[in-house]
Amino acid sequence: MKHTRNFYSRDTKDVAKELLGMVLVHGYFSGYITETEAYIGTEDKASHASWRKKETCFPMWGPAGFTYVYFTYGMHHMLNIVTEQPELPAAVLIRSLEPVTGIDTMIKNRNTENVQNLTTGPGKLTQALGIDKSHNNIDITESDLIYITNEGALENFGIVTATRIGIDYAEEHKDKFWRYYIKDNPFVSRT
DNA sequence: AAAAGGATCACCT
DNA sequence: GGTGATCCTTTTT
Repeated sequence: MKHTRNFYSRDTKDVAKELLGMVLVHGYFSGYITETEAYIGTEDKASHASWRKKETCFPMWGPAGFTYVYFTYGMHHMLNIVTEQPELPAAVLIRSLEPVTGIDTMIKNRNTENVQNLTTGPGKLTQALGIDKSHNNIDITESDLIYITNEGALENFGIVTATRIGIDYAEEHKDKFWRYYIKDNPFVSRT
């Protein structure tokens, strides 16, 4: 079943870890979540909430269980799930998936037949699943278009804790071990 | 090693 | 209203 808002309204690192192995669904696309990162509060200089204007990253300041999709590097969308209470802006970045359904269309969207190259990176998976800014601020506890479920989820896997990627500017927060991925799963962006 | 390319922001005029 | 710098990346050299 889909997670309730209570599931997402908790400590971001716990949510990030527990989302591993869960099934992300978008239309007829679905995949196991294999890699996540936590972004927590205005003190975390890697988080948009610390340096972007509130109205630009407003979903992070709202209730948990909503998407926050943004665009960067002139070509990539990133998919985040908002966590914690509204007063605390925080989110989990979905970094990698293991494709389950809709693989034929993912191959078209990504223009590669290498299944291990379809969704193993935050920009790759949004391209493969056709996620863009129109998917910003959607309530995934209510939506039937995009949601996360534990039905058919992976079980009995190890979790590796690591530092986050691509945030060298984040000063004292750049070495936080806030990235999580499934041990021995080949569908992760980096090990 | 670096280009690709759009959105955003701080700062200027 | 314009400029320059930056970015939670990917791809190709």
